[in-house]
Amino acid sequence: MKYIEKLRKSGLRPTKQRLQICEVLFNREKTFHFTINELEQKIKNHTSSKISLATVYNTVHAFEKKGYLKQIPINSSETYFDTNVTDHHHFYDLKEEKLIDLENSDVGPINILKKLTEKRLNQLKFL
Amino acid sequence: MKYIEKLRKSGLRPTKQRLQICEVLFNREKTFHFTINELEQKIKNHTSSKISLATVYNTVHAFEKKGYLKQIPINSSETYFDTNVTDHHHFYDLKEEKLIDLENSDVGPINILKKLTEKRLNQLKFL
DNA sequence: TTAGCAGTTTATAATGATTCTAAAAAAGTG
DNA sequence: CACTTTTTTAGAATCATTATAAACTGCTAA
Ligand SMILES: [Mn+2]
Ligand SMILES: [Mn+2]
Ligand SMILES: [Zn+2]
Ligand SMILES: [Zn+2]
Repeated sequence: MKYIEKLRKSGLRPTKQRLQICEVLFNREKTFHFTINELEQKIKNHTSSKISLATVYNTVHAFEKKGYLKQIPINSSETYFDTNVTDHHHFYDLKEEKLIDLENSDVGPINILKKLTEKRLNQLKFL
Repeated sequence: MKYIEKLRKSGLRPTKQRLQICEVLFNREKTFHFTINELEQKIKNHTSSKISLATVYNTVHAFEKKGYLKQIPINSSETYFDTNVTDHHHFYDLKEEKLIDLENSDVGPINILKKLTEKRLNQLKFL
C-alpha cells in the first residue's frame, strides 16, 4: 500500500483502520471537504469492517497534527476538515450549496489599502 | 433610551433585558467581537440585575435575525458574533492575538483569476 | 384603566458534537 | 516469542447550545 510509508514517516503506525481512512480521504481526485460524520459514512460504504467513532476522531486529529488535514473555519455545528492543506481560499457556491476551493494564485493578491505599519501588516493573518 | 425605538421598529419589545444587552453591545466606539460567555461577563459588570443565560442566547439570536449582529466563521468551540454587520474581512493579529476588521474598501477588490463562467462567478460567495 | 393576548424571560432539562477513560488489542523490537 | 509502546474501542463525561413549559411583562382594544 502507498500509505504505509507515509504513515511510518510521520511516526504513525500503519494500522488497518488508518489505512482504510487514508483510502477514503486521500485516494480521490479532488479536494475533500468533510465533517466527521460524513467521513464515517464514507468509511462505512468503503469497507465491511467497522471503525469506532473514537478512532475516526483520533485519526483525523492525528492527521491534522501531521499536516495532512486542515480545519475549515465555517459556521456549522460540526467541524469541517479539508484534504487541501495549501493556503487557499474558500468560496461558497450558492447554487450548488457547497464549498469551492480557489488557490491563492487563482484569486490574485490581497491588497491591504489601509495605512498600517509594515510591522503591523506582517503580523496579520488573512482569514 | 435610544434603543427603545430601534427595537420597536424591528418588532422586538424593548424589555429591560434587551435594553441592557443593547447598551453592552452597541454603546461602544469600536466593533465588538464576542462569544456568548464573554457577553455574559460584560453584562454582569455592567448591570446589577441578573439576566439568565437563556435570555442572552435568545437575544443574540433575535438580534442576529434582525441583522444587528453577525456570526463570524472561525474555528472555536464557541460561536463568535460581531457587531460590525457590514460585509468585511477578518484578519488575525498574531501578536495581539485578536481579530481585526478591515472593510472591503480597505482591502481592495478580490480578483478571481481562474476562468469561470459569469454565471458561476455570480453564485460564489467569498468566505 | 384594565382585561386579555402575545411576546418574553427563566430555570432546568435535553441534545449533540467532541473529548476522556481505561481496558483490550495490535504493532514494533530484538 | 517476550516485552514495550501505541492504538483501538465502548462507553462515560463534558460543554456549548437548544428546547421546554411555566411565570412574567408589554401592548392594546374596549
Ligand atoms: Mn483538532
Ligand atoms: Mn444563530
Ligand atoms: Zn478547501
Ligand atoms: Zn468583524
